[in-house]
Amino acid sequence: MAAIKPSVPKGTRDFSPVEMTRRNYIFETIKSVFRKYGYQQIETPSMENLSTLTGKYGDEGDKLIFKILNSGDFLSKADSAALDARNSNQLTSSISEKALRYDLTVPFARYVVMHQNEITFPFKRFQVQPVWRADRPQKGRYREFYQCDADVVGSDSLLNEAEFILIYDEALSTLGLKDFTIKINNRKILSGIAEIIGKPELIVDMTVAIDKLDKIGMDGVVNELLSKGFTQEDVDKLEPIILLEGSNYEKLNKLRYILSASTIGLKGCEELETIFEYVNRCKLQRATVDLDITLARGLNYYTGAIFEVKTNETFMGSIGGGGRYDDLTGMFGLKGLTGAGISFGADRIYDVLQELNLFPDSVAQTTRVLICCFDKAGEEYALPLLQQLRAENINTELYPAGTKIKKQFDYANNKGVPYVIVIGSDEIESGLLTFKYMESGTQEKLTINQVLTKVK
RNA sequence: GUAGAUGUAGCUCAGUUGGUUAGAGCACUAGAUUGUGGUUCUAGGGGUCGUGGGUUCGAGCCCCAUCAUUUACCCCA
Repeated sequence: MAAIKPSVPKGTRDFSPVEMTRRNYIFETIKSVFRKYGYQQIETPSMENLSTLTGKYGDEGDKLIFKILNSGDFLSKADSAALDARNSNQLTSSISEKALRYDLTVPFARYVVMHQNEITFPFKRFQVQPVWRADRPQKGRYREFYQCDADVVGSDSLLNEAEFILIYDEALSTLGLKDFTIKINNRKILSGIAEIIGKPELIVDMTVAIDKLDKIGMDGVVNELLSKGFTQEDVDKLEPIILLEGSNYEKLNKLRYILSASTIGLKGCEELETIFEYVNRCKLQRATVDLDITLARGLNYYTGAIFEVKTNETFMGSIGGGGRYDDLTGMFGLKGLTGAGISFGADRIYDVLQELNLFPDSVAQTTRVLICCFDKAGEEYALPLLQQLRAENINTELYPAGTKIKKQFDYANNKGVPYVIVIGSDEIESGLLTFKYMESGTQEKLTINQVLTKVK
């Protein structure tokens, strides 16, 4: 068999020991903050029934779901009409009934409905697992990446939204970010704006367009709006709203004036004010909270607050987002249950910390003591010592005998092991171990008990 | 799906208007040093120049196709 060039599917990555150490540091930091705020961890399967996922992310989203081919003779059960017509979309449902999860929110909604009788509401859960998207990878975008989600269902209190801001602030500040912005908006305000303009049916096109303001500028937004069916008159009304400036409270007051004819718009303003009041009673560490009318986010299931987090220290897409969705479980037959949640994009946070050189050196977790010996006798003598060190919770390994001592030191060196014990015939005879400090190169003769006190 | 960029050693990359045997650093192996690494010195292994075709006396270099990677757009973490 010809050797194939080893590679991983595009948009996926291997994680080597150094990277894993750093990734775990990020995950542990975020998870411990989630726990601190009362969230409990769950996991769901990597694959869901395809029908659970389709239709939840819009047409574009559906295309990006990784489908899993049915096992066995899937073609014999395929829709022959679709097959003959080479119609992939129509064929899919007859040859694939499972798919990799696209996010953690929809599987969570499915979980809540299935386990509703065992859950005490409000239910606060967090989940840290990979998700898969079949889109073109590019900077900061992968086809397999981890999300760290915290959601609460069964509580319509805006305290939850306020706590999300605190969670973002605490987790990202702890990770060492010094300047980041939590953007907040409210779907009801967007609805109100669409209502004022008199084009409520075009709210999705409107939000998609104004969401791009910082990327394509006002001219680009105007062009897109005009091409989607808005008139110049609509644009004239919209432009001053989009360009609102001032503090969050100033923006809120102006919005209240603009939206005075829209009940839903005013409701959105009221919600935001309540959230700001909660947050103002708490002290934020490093976060800036910014009311941003242009923040829309693609997911159409949001009904209240919308969040997005961006670092200001480097150029990177958003490193987190979330919002409130009033009826996510309705699709699975459980009506009237409100939810809200946030997500951290761990892979992007990794890239940001890397770029800003914010990983602490101390996160290196490796072997502390390496025992080196020359032959079988040394190996046998070393085993009880090995057990003694490990009993003291010291990461210790014994290099298998039969390798040149030079190679064994190389190994310790490359792995960053700080201490080495050498055992040869002299050591076995005297009971005094050669204990070497790898960094300085110095060594001394010590008993095992002296070694234990040194490395503890 | 649309557009651009890039494919040369395990990795990062040089390679001049097209010219004879394609290089460097890192990594790896061995030796200097048979019980002492990280520094130093010496030697060595490693390449279908992504693939296929074309132009040419001659192609890593030019042309076409194809595949892969990557960046941006759509969309999104």
